[in-house]
Amino acid sequence: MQEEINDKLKNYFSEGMEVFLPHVSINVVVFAYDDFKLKVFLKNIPQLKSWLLPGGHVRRDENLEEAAYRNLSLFGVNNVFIRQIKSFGDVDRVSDIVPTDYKAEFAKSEFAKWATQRFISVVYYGLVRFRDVEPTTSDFFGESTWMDVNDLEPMVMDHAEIIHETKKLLINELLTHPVAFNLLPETFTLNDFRGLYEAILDRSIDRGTFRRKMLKQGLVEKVDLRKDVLGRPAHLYRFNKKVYYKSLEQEAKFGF
Amino acid sequence: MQEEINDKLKNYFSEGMEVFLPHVSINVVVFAYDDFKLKVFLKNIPQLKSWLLPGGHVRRDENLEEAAYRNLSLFGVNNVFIRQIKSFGDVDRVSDIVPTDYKAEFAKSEFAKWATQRFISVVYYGLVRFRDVEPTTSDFFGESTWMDVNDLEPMVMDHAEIIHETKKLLINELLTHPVAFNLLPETFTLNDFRGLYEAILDRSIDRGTFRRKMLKQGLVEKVDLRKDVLGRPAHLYRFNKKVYYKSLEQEAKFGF
DNA sequence: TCAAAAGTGTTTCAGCTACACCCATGA
DNA sequence: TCATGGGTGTAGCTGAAACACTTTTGA
Repeated sequence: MQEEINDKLKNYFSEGMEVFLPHVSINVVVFAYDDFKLKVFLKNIPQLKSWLLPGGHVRRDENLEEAAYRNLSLFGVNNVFIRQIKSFGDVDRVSDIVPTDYKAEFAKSEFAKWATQRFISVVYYGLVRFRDVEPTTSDFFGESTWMDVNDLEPMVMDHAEIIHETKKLLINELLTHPVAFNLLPETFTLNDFRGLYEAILDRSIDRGTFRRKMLKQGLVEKVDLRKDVLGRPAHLYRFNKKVYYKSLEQEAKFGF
Repeated sequence: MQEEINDKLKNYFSEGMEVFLPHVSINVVVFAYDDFKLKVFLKNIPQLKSWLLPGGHVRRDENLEEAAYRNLSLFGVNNVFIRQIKSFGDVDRVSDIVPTDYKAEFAKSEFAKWATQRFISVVYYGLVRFRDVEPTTSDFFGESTWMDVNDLEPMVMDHAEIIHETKKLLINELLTHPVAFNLLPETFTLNDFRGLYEAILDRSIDRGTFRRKMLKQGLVEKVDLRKDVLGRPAHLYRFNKKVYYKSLEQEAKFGF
């Protein structure tokens, strides 16, 4: 069992040294929205207690963005909207990445050296619909899970810092570009939408004000179906792609 | 002469393969403001007709930001405010970087291969005071110059695209954080300041509105000296560092 | 008919815009 | 005293915030 995992890792890395660029990796901070909370997608590797961001190496023949998509799909994350944030490359950021149990055997091997050398990680943020991702567990890739962004368990290396910085940048993104719709299902009520913003900004937003603002933008259009829950049923809306793409290009307003 | 340059390059690269990380480079898009125009600092390398961004490789023992500062100072750019933007790493972005005249001799050498392999460039923007930088010419590093950002000569590789994208990001920066003061001399009039914003945003801004907004922020404080030019002399102002650092941390406002 | 949640109307306030007017200086 | 630019006052518009009010449904 342990043998088998070791073999898999050995293959991965020995092949990796040919196929992948050294010193360069990608990571994606994948966000989703569920139960009025903002979640991050995390994984671990077997034998390693703390958590890490999904990501991996970059093939010599693929672009950075392609590497991000490819690695995410390994963890069952598809249909994801990604945007590059920045890169993290301090000299000493690779430290505890090799699981303790492996160290004894692997410490002297070529691929352990390769994997623990200095890496510049190009970081993306990702937005997915919560229901589109099913966290899984595998011998090789370990366990994956959603975690509340405000309540993270211990993270490997500088990943906690990366999440923290990325969240700050995401907030700015959401305030200037209406990328939020990548976090919502196909159709949604305006209250769902508002709840998302409240979760991200961590404050309440007036119902009427939010409603009027969104409708005025034309960003959202009525589908005219209704929900079957308690109280007066809400209209369902979906995003207007055209208005969305247009507003993606707009620059910020003047006013510090 | 040509021999000498070749030797220098040869040393640079042969040492470089030991000292520098492969596949990772940094570039900085350095902006300055002069004559009501936004300028970019560019260089060429001898024998190469088109222009490129200042930058270079990353030492194995230095952080990315340190590499940016070190490389800039090689070109006489000091006292510069920098911030990381993002990274550019498409597979085919390194293409025409080796000067044609060198190709014949160097094509088969180790360091030519090293230098023309795929590089992920971590890009920063930089802001300096125009008067603080004196473009120079040297045999090894070539010629450097300021160029109007709206009127660029042909650039090497993807550098034109990098400048273009960086400028867009810079505009957003300037609209949300008052980093502009890094482009102005120690003291300045409010009209200088306004001119800077007009140059960057490429539109006119009402004098009164701009004035009131800046003064209200408390970002700027009167030094009470005066200019000796035609017409009524203006007050000179300088930045209030405290208010500046505070506003750097603020997040954007709600309102798409 | 009542509770629950959706949706609307309206007042208030702050801030930006535009533009006119006044002020200080040197020639 | 006039040209040149610095500095101020203000009316009007826009849009956010707050909160009360109305509507629609299921039980």
